[in-house]
Amino acid sequence: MSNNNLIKGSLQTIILKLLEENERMYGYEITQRVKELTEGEIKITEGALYPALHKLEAEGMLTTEIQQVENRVRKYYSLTQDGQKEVSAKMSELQSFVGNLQRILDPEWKPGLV
Amino acid sequence: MSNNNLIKGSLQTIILKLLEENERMYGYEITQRVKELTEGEIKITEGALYPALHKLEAEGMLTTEIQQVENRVRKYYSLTQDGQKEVSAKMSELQSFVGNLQRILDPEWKPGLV
DNA sequence: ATTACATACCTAAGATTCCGATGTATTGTT
DNA sequence: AACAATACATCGGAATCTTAGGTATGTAAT
Repeated sequence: MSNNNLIKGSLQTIILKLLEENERMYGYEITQRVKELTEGEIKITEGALYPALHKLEAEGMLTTEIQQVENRVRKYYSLTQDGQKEVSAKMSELQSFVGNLQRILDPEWKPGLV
Repeated sequence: MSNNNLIKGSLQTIILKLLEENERMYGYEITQRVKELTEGEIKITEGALYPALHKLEAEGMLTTEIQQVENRVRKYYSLTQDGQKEVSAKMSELQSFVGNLQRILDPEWKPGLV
């Protein structure tokens, strides 16, 4: 669902961060939230999302609980303790990377500006 | 040379932008410049750089000229006209992506802040 | 009635992109 | 003599995403 090939590597961080803020979310909800927040500019494809969720679960970052909602099955994901630690790690990794990117691409750039 | 798996997708932009600022650079020089600018935090691996350069050349974004410097062969790359257009395109793509990322990851964020 | 869209899950093949290892060759340092 | 730095390159493998498909329910439009 995304025209952008830049998400690579940051999808996990996005998932973890959204779950930090929302306690529990299901897959489809995540795709919609991202679409909302970016006004349709970033669309998480299902082919990327579900494997990523399964991987994070296998790594012990997430737990799931399945719930029936109006004849529809929903699989809710939430952070484990390890997952909560991982959010901070992944976030500072990403912020530092974005900072470095600015230093490369924008010689005028100083921390404090976009 | 990189501990970061987040470069994915932005390496081309980095190459193009550096060449916009420097007119002509050779491969090794690019790795060193990036290392300098990020204080060693981002290291472009040769296994990533050279294929990327060759691809950009094949796509007509870059031209090369080989030069002998103190018994060492250097392959200088510079932007073609298409390459110059591509820099702007790739840059605004990346900036917009970073903006969207901030909107997802930092609900407090407003354009104008990191 | 059928099509289409939204909700909700999933997988599999293929492409892309990067990393790590390895190779060649020269020069300078220890 | 061995190692680090400069400078190019390729190849196998890993990781990650896209495209396309599949299943299933409910609702709105034609």
